[in-house]
Amino acid sequence: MKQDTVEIIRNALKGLKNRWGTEALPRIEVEIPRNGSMGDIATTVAMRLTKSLRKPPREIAAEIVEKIKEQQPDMFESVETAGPGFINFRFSREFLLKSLAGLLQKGRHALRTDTGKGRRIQVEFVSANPTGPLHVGHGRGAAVGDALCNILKAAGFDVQKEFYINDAGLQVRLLGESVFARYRQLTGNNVPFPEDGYRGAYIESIAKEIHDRYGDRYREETFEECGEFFTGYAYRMMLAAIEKDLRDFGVVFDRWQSERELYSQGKVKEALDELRSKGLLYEKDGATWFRSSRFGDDKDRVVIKQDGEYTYFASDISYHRYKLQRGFDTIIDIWGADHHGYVPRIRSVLEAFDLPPDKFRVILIQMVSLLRHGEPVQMSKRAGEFITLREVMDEVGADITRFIFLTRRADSHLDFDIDIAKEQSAENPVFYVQYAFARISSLFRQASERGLGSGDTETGEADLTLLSENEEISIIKKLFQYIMVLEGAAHSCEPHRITYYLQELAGMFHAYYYKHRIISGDDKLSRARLCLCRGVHIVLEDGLGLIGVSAPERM
RNA sequence: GCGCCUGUAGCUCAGCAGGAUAGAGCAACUGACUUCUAAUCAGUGGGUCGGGGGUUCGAAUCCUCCCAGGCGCGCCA
Repeated sequence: MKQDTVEIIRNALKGLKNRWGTEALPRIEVEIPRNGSMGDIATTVAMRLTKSLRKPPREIAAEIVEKIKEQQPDMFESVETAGPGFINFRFSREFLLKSLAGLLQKGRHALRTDTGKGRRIQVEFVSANPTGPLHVGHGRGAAVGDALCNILKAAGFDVQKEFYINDAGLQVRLLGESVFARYRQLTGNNVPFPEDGYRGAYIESIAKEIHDRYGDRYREETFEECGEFFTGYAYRMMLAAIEKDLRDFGVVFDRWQSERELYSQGKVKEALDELRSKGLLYEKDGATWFRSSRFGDDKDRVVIKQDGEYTYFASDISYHRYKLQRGFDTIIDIWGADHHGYVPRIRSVLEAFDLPPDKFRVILIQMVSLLRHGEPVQMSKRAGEFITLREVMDEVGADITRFIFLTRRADSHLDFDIDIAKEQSAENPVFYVQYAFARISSLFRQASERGLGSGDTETGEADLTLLSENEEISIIKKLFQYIMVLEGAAHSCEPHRITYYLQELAGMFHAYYYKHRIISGDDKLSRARLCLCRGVHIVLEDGLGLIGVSAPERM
């Protein structure tokens, strides 16, 4: 619908090119007017041309309108200039009804777009340290990342979802040490608990599991002797727990990349060698530095420390180089907002490896504050006291949690009130949308009992021209805005736009349902209206699918 | 000190890639259930878009300065 409109405008502009004597045509942008009475879709192209043509925008708009009318597009009922130089289009009823019929025939396939053109995108998200359970912040990252990937796929991109496992550093060793210390307590042969060790209860349960299985076998050994066992055991358990939490949250990754593997496969050394050959590494004060300042970073960064150890940044360099080697056109990293200082650094790396700057995007996820009865829940990571994603999921449910995570832009703070989330009330927008879907499902059940079909064109054989109420036409228009919203969400990497759209569509449906009877004594009209309901049903289901929320048949 | 993010209705937030008269939900108030699911609907009030300057045909949106809040500024991970 958008594409068709743009095409018609482009044709008109081409037709006017000679008269205007211009070479390049401007980008044709269409938008949905704020006020529906202005039109269904509008373009500002005339105003954009005013500078190069040195003519008043209204005059240009009038010329374009005239040219468009020469094409006699049956899509539109009217095309007119308005305001400072807008061109407003109003879709014809025939076109809208034909589009609805198309949607019913093709189903969700009609809702795909190909702005991605199969380009390959890699999205890395969550990437939590495997040293403890996922917390709510990770959950938000997971919800945003997963929804974004669904959206990008629906927009025609070839997407890979990846989780990067920081399994090489000190943190994982510290996890092993913490478990070891707890284990020793169980054997009655205490060792000091590591400073900065992990103190959560999950550490104790891992220690207990080891003790249950192996008894006092490691009672007398030092951590140097059996640390590998403890670290490996604890790490595998944590990773398995993380994977399970994510799966239960509805998030499944295509690939898990281990940091340690980057080392063992020599990729870190390779990456640094390449930088060195490009003259981007140098030695100073006994350390090796990367010239990130050459690419806009504040200062150069150390990659190999004085003691000969690699920094965390070194493996990150190799990781991002490896992403590029795997042939992705675009790299998207989703991080907690507290890591924003890292952006220029990684950007430098990708530029050093010749990725154009616009092919790398970072989405920063702002903090989630958990509330209960409006009061903040105290959390202390050091003491291991924090609410996990698992707890929230178990208490309020995955659907609600995911939806709420997507009711805000990723980069704005989110207050998550557990009590309000649990309440099945009007305060809870999830139900509002799901209820619209369930309501329609219920209509279909009743319709089929009465032999009316359920709005499928095959069984319905409905006469769509019976759809003549204002609300009906408005809903049809809204259905076809879905694709524009999808494209916008993909372009801007903002999944929350889908969430807002769904609330609007659900709202329009609820109002329509209340005002007009769907299944009435008039079978023909009932069939037509069921078709409209089917359209809404399809779009709601698709949109909920994108944000990873279920579409229940009953509530 | 430097950098990034945020500041829009009483509250929580949208506002799409500069566009037309700045929106929604909640709260408040007034109404609607013998009805296809009231987890719903109709209506009312509510704004100096943090502030100043600039760019332009046009700014909540872009630039700049200031104010307020948050987060970062390691040879930690």
